[in-house]
Amino acid sequence: MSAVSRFAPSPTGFLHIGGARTALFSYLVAKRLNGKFLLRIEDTDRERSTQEAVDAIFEGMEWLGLKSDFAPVYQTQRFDRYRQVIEQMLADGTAYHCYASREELDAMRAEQTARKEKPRYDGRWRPEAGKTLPRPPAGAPPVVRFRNPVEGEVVLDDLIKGPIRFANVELDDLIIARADGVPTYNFCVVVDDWDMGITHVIRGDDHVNNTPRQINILLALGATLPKYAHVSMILGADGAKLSKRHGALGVMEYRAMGFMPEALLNYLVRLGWSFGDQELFTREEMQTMFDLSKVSSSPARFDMEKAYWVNHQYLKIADPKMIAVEFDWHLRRMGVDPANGPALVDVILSQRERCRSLLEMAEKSHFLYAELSGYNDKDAAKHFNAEGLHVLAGLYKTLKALSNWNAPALHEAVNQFAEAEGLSLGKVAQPIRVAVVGMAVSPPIDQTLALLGRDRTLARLDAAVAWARSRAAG
RNA sequence: GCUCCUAUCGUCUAGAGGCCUAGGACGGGGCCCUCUCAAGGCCUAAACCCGGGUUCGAAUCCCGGUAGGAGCGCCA
Repeated sequence: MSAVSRFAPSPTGFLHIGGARTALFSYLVAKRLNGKFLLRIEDTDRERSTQEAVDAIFEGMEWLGLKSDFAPVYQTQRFDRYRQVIEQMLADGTAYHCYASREELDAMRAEQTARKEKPRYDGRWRPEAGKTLPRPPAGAPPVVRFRNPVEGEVVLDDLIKGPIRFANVELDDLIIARADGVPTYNFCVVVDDWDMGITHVIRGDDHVNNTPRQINILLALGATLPKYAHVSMILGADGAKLSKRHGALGVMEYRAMGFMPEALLNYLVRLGWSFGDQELFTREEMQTMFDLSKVSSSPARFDMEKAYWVNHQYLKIADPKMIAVEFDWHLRRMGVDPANGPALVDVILSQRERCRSLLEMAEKSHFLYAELSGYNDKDAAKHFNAEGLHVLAGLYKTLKALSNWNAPALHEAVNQFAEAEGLSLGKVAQPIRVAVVGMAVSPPIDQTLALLGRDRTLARLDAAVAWARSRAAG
């Protein structure tokens, strides 16, 4: 039997970081076993599910490169199948009708809670040999409950957490179909996993308590049990649970912050998992090395600093052409036309080691694609002094006469100028930087000027001198 | 309240009874390099939740605390 894993989000919001990690783990397990990965949309809650959320999940998954091997499955399209299984269970006696009203159940739970007991269904409509059931009330459609075993225990041999035992007496008869006939979550999951031949159920560990119920239903159905792995959740930097109100970000927001998808994946795979001292993994390495049994069962905090570090490592080593795709996206996003300046790949080569994110890279490269909006006050004050202006004016002439406009030639020209003037390279490079970049930070001056091009460089040198003089005069 | 899960540097982790004087990485501190910012190199501070056992020996096994977390719906 070949492995099939799935990622089964409910479309009530964007793909958040914890979901992305769960999806990644699930994906890696399938790939490692040469199996298939499936995306299933759990949209039985029609109140909360939205098409926007479905789209957002697809968008996130696509950006991360976690492709489903099958067409996505929607639970709302499988109601006929669920009904069929429920009918069968009713016929088999593994499920039964329950006519208890909501009010009745609420009262029951209130009493149990008052007695400091765990609230659970007391089995009042559960058929039992020799037991007389109440007469069904007229006009009140029943729900369907699963007839959970009352004895013995369920042992869940979790791939991450190890064996976990649940006594059946702790479990009650859960509702598998509502009064209106719509099946419930725990039941749909079971039927889906069964029908789709899921061999590995990898999900958040908020589902461990659902698992024994699901196992019992699977057993009642005569299905083969999948293996389970419950992944701990991701906490915020402060150790608190991530929520909409508290720092939970969608995967696409990490794109906006300037992450490479591969880098985010790499950071995520290392959160709770390790392989010796290795920090960086290619997608292929993740697929061959990832091992659920080595995943930590305790929750981990999301550390933005380390995530940026991983991202930086990718920016430094990845194929510039790959980076260019994201870089282009960021430049356009800040209203810059990437065609109005040097080739993206050349800029990436010059900027990659000094940028932790693509957003930072785009910001630091803005000057190459658009006119300067002004000078940094401090930098201008410091470098546009008499000596600086002398340098700018002198360099203007030197560079204007330069026949080859490329980094080596510029390097040579600037060095010679500095030497001739008896100035350190810093005294020469900094005023130029402020003049052409607008601030005192940029790649090496020769590269900066080469990227900027002759016309823009000369124009900015000229403009800086004029600006500084008019300022001094005014 | 009940059931279940978790607990090593600030953070992610290594650690499967002696290899632990607890290792690596991020972040921090310092030095070197240097035209800026970076990058890089070297050095450095920093942890086994507490208490009992078991054992010649425990971060590792057991028990009990404590502290976090999850679940207990005609939500998913």
